Amino acid sequence: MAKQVTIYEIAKEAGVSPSTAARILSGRSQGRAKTRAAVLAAAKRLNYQLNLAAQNLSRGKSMSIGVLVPDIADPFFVEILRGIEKGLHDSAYFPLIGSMHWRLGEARNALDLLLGHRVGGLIVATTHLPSERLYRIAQEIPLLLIGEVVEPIQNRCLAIDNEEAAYQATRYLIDLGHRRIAYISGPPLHWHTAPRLDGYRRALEEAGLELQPELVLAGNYEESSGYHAVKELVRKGIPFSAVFASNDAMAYGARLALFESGLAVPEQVSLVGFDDLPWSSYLIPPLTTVRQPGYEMGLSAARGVLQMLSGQPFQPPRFYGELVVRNSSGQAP
Amino acid sequence: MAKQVTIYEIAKEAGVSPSTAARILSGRSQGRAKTRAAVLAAAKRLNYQLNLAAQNLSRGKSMSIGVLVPDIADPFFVEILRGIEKGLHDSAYFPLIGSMHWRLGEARNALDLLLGHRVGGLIVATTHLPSERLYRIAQEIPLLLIGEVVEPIQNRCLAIDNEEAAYQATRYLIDLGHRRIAYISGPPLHWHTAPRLDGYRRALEEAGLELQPELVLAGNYEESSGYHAVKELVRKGIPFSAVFASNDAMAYGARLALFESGLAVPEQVSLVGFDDLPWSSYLIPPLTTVRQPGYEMGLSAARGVLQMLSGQPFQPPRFYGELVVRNSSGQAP
DNA sequence: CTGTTAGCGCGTTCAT
DNA sequence: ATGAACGCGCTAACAG
Repeated sequence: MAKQVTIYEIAKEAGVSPSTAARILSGRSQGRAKTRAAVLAAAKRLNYQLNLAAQNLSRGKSMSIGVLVPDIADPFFVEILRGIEKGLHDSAYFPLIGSMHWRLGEARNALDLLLGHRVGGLIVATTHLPSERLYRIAQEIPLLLIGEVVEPIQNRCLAIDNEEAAYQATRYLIDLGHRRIAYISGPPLHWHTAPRLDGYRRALEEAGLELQPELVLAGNYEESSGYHAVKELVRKGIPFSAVFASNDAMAYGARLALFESGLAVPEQVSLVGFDDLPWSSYLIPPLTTVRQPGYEMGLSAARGVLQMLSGQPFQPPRFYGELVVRNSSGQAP
Repeated sequence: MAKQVTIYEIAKEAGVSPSTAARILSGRSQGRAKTRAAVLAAAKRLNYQLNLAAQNLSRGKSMSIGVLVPDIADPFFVEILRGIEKGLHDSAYFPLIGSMHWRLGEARNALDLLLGHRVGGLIVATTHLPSERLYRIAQEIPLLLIGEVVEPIQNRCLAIDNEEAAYQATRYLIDLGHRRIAYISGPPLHWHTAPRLDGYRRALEEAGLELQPELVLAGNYEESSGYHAVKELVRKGIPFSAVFASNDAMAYGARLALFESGLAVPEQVSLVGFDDLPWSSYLIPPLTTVRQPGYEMGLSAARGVLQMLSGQPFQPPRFYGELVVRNSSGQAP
């Protein structure tokens, strides 16, 4: 790496003092037309490149908002990221994305990395972190949580009620006449696996239906698990007229399994997912699913952090899971 | 933001000198067991948090690799990011992701941001940047390009031959007996729109078929454009027995349009995509497509940058688009 | 509007 | 193994 070009060199080159050069380059001051031109010219000539480390150190902060996601490849988080990106777009802040996948040697995890960068604010998307740690951070900088509701900072959380959303979806199927509704659950570790299953259970109980253990299938939120779950069901000859997958990815897998088993959707089996990924409306047939407003939550979180940064209070709006009825579901046969 | 806890405070707290504290905290020296314990304890007690800006400034570099993508929401780039993340996983470096969507006020774009952070290396994924700028950067730090081949730095590019891949896919359809193959192209601005169309054309010409302008549909790489393209085709009554969409997203849209038009896949119409997104194998029926090794390219790029960083030379391997035949394609009716 | 002087927090010589 | 002093490049007080 070639030696750095600092404001000192460009100051000398332009015949001004370092601070003048610095002020003009950082846009902190216009300067006299002549001075300004000289500085800018010198910067261009010497190919000057701002050193953000120095700027951040000097300022005691950085113009970035940390974003923590468990998995950068998960479509749902991609939606959130899109929203955040949009929300930050016109601000001076930019997102610093941390993924839980980064190990970085020992214990220095992604969170420490973001904090080490002295991010101006933090948006944490559904990732089991010690709640008191989050609480402590929230005292220091604007912190917003997406997806999960954590006790000590409830008023800093943007989330939908997963139990309620799953309840609505199940209720919808029941109202359609379905009595044997298979449920593909998420991995035990995911925090919303339980609430969604609870919602399913509540809807059944409310309708006077008994929860059939044989209809509750273990999934892991990946396509293949939805596929195998349905395959198993069919292989064992367990009857069912509907499948409620607790996320869209598994619904895709389930759809394929149904197809391969010669089961028509929705004529023979109704299929409902959860998330409403961008591709779900292009499934064959288009998937009925619970829409999670990931984009909106990301957008709101970004704006919220910005707002808090400007000293104003921010009260997260309520978000709701919305059942989007498309063509993969219909009357029970 | 509360006042920062610096190594000075923890040094005082531990009864040692600042430099000793710094050395132990950065793992640069073990220290005597007692000293070490005292420092670590003090750090924990005071809730010490490393200031990366200071560290980076002092070191004159940062332990990060800049990654530049045009769109963080595009599934193909997500694959690349996954590969990069994996490749960097066991190193001391972490990815600093820049998206072209960030404006950050004026001209300071994402590239300047990354450079301003003094990234150790740079991975640029398909984004039209002035080639001489890239060339200049490549002289300073390890730089690798994914997706595109740029003249002055050909030996720093990881890409597949789009023309050849599109040729193979078209050729495959022709060999299946298809004569009227609709082609859904990408947006004119995307750099691989032209080569893919060229490949389609070459395959036709080689087979003695004439390119029918009415079969070449304008798309924009989004699902909806594939949908509308096929809808139009059907509406106008233009005959075709196969659809080659120049990316998978448009193939999804095309699939839905075919479904709605009552055209069976692959019995009446064969469908082929390009990219092999994760969901493509779960399309109904599973999509025949050209697999682009995004993950592998990302992985290779990350390792390559790391290798260059360690002073070793790196010669990018060759990558190939691979036709993955699944069930959406078959003999011409 | 401009120049001067001090740091920001950490790494890195040198000593000891 | 430890301590003291200086410097990284920039911003932020002051002066003028």
